[in-house]
Amino acid sequence: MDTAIGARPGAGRVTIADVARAAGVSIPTVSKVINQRDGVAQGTILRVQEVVEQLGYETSLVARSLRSSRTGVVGILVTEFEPFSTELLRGVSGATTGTGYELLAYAGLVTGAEQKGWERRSLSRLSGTLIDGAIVVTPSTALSASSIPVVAIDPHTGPEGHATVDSDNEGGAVQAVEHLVALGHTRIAHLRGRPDLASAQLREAGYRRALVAAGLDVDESLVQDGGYQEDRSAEVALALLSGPDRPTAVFAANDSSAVGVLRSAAALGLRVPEDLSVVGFDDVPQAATTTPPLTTVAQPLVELGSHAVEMLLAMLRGDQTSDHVRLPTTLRVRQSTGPVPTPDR
Amino acid sequence: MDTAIGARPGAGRVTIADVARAAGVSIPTVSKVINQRDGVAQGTILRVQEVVEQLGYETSLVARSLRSSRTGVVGILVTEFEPFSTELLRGVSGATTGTGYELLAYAGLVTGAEQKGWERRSLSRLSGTLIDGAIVVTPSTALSASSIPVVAIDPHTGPEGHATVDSDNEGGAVQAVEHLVALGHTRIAHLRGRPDLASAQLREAGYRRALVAAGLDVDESLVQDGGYQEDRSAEVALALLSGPDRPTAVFAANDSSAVGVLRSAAALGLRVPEDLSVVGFDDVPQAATTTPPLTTVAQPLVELGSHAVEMLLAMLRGDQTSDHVRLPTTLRVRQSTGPVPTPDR
DNA sequence: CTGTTAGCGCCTTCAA
DNA sequence: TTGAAGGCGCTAACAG
Repeated sequence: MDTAIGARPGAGRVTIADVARAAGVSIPTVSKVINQRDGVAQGTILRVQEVVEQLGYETSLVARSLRSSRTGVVGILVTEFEPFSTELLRGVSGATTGTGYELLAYAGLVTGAEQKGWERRSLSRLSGTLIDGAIVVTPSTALSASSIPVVAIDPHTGPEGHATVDSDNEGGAVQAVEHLVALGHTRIAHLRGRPDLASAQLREAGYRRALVAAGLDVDESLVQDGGYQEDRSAEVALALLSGPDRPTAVFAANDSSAVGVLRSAAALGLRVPEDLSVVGFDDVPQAATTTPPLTTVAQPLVELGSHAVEMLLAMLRGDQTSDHVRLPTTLRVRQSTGPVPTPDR
Repeated sequence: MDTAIGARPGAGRVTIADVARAAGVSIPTVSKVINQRDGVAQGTILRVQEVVEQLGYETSLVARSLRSSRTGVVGILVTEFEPFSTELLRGVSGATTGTGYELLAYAGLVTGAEQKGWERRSLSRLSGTLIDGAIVVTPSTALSASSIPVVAIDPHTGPEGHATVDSDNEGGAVQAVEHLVALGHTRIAHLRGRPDLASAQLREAGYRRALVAAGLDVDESLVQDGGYQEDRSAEVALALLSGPDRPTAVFAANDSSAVGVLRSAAALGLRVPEDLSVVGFDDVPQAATTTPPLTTVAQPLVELGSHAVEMLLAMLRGDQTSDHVRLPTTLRVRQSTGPVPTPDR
């Protein structure tokens, strides 16, 4: 089925050279046909196209990238694929469909100490070449001097040198705490998120603001670090809930942390919400599958992703675009929160 | 088009040549230091490393890929990022973490007619160069002669030329239908999935087998195509449920289809589960967030992804590995199914 | 209209 | 121990 000439069965990729040889033309001619540039005879075009079809040739993204600056691919960079980033991914995917761009999601998958600066590394690895623009999720540092347009979702704290998409973190936190206060809770703990992210700081600020507004003191011993991580939060919660004067409610900085709290509560024999109320943040789909289903502050994750794409595409077109978008949050009351328990004694 | 202004050379990527110049050595020397090959003086190594650090140099994935065959990146290819593929992605991500590989998820984002063969195209674009191995999700065709190791999740029907991971589709379908039969349903419709996928065929086979086993006839008018798609399924369901002798239960080939059915049922004023029972397949996290929460056949999606990675990594190591893994499915009963309604008349 | 020449950024001989 | 030369697959300028 292959023309006898270069196409050994089982050999690697078919390259543009294979096509050129089989079609009896030069390599640049094939390139022109493929990229639909004019200056090629109709007959040649047809012959080349036929060979391309027959050999199943497809241009190498890599080689093309190296040569020409535009690739028609946008990238989204994440540390790993977990519920938060995959929800964003859905939004990004939906908004990119039909734009002519393809989508490349890249996970550095680094752990521990190397984590810091992962996005700069990944961006360097891919930019200038593979992707035309990038969306970076929860960057651990500001990515000011990048060679390609960049939009950050849930950005780093500090000065922003680039476009940014986030949601009303502080307002969401206030809603969460007000909800708990309305249920009669006064000892409300907070598990902080990643300290380098603006979202975590704003959620803590909202927590404090709502407590003060309700005339409650902030007990600093009830404010602990969960790092947005389930395991870490579970550990911290274990200590927090084993103490003598334990909180009756926990506002976790995200859903993962809340799941950690739920786990520790279960381990300690505390019933949720009878003995302990728990509120999360994000409203990842998994929040509805916990036992009990989690009350949480919903971020419009899919919209966050699609807005980021729209901004990025505008930047790629060279259009003017706002460099900051903030979307609203809403409290989603499920079954992990209830009235403050009556004291045991 | 590039923006005319931002493209000044100084602002672009830092290349190996920049490092070499700054360190006062030649390019190959820098290359050796970076790739930790020996044959470089200790002093030179340190100097180069310092410059690398200082300039924030990171080797271009693209350029390296083009030259050397190994990249340390595995790819997962999907048509788009939706709940099914993102759950797999989570599994893939988790299993890849700590292996030293990075993860590249690629979505062709093609629609309509071009869809067919997307994976061959994407694979060609990336393989031989960018990625060392690939996981392909729901391929629309057999990918026999690929130049890199490939594992398919939820494969195409027909002869398999490569490793494959799937779950017990037929058994799951049987469980779903048995559940409905046990509730007293006799008019059970089925919305088929993508006809090119083995999973869809097996789910239909299971549906038919369970009906026959229960002594029920298969009413062919109740078997319709949903294509695994929500919108398509909603349309079909609308017709199906508007008819005179409508089914009292629907077994949808996946959760997306089931959501479509739920939508149409709501539009028709049918209560679920009082008037109509609905069962899905997959147990995507979103299945718990529907109204009412969806009874569905759970596939271990995360495990499917992690098994695929393990097989792929084994292949990359050159180890012997089984070329087929099948995982069990379990019925997850939520609130979209109930006893057969008493006739209206 | 077509082919030749030159790289893109990097890595790999091989010679100095 | 270091550097010069060549080439991965492709595309952009030019030359024929």
